[in-house]
Amino acid sequence: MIVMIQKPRGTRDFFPDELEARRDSEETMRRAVSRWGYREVATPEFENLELFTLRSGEGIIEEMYAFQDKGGRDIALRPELTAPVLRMYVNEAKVLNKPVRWFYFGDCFRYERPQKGRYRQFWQFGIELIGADTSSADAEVIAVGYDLLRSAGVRFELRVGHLAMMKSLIVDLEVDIQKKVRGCLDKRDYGALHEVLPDTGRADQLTALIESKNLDDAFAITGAIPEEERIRETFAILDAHEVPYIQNFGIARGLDYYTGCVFEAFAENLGAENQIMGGGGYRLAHLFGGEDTPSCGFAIGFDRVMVSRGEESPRRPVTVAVVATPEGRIDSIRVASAFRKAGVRTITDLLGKSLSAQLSQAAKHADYVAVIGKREVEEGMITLRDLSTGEQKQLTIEDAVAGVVGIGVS
RNA sequence: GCUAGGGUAGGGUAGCUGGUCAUCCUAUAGGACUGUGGAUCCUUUGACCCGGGUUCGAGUCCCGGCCCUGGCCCCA
Repeated sequence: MIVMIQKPRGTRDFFPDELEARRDSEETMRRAVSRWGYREVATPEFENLELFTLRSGEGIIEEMYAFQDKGGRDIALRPELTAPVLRMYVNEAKVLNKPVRWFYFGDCFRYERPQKGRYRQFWQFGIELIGADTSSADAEVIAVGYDLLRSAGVRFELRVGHLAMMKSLIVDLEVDIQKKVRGCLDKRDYGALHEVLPDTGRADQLTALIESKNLDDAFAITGAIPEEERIRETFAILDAHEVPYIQNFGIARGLDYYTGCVFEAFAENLGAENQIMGGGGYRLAHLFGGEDTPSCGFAIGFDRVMVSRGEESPRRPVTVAVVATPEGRIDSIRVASAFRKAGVRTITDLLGKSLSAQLSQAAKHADYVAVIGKREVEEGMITLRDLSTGEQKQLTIEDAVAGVVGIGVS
């Protein structure tokens, strides 16, 4: 027996029902960011490997689809889209009027162990706001993220923080200790924190900072820091945007290039992989040969959005099945064309089935049936049956089309 | 990379204390009902993930692999 070829690990096929639901969500999200003036860009599916190692270090090669092409170039399927978009900006868009508001939607590839909400090919939807280094910019990006997730129908919790708060308490420590401390705080693992940080007083200070519920409490712990005004403004503008969020100065994000505000969103009904959005302010452009340009952005895990939304049967567009007896076959082509010209999804029998068999098929796929048989041909009419009510009428083609379109619109 | 559970027709399942043509639902294809039909009836198609081992005999037990679903790690 021949072994059937299977799809590669961590990839998925999408049937029409699921794909239509995904397209619905995509369009909803595109419309949401458009309302904020963000415009879509697209970059290659693969890039020079160096683009990603410059950003994230050599270690990530292990988690990428990296290979040499036939010309011996080191290539990687893109594992994320922030670096490609910033590369695009540096290559071709430095002279654009600032700020630049871009969004992207595309598939990415990571060689990781698949689990719920984590695949080897997955889709990210994100925005990058380039060239605006203000509290208004930070707040706008967060507000767009909130708007986007909410319009997509996700239930989630938004957490907002700023790296300067934690940094001010650990800046004098050795770099690798800092990294461990940030890891502990990100996970709120205070037990591990005390192991990493023998200085109990400082560990308690950090714990209090993470647990603080308002800015006054937080600044009471850190004391005056240069970023205080920026942080207070950002939170105030967020309030003005009416974005509900939870203050969390423990958010560390994985990477060092984040510079200021950081935020994450967690979906309520996902499993271990429940982070649905992550982002913050960063500086990347200079790594790719551009000027040091402050940017802020986020990425949303689109597949997790779909999981979080759960089962929603997408509404099928109104569908007409044209069925015909042999005498009506030729006329039925003209009838089908008339419906299609009016924008109605119309299907016809291709297999030469009997009338009753055609009607059985129609009942599975359509909302209306247009019958064209000997009688209809002779009278120049068609019989239109509404499958939801069982009612049917003898109509001219024009009236039948108008009836379906009219009902379809309402 | 670590770990738990699991893979039986296209989908969903029974069998799993080794032993008749592997169960049922659905789906598919064909037919009956020959212009109001989504029904019903008859028939058809179609599966034990792959490889090895134990055994007279393996869907069933053992080992390895592949894949799936969770949980760690990681998460750009």
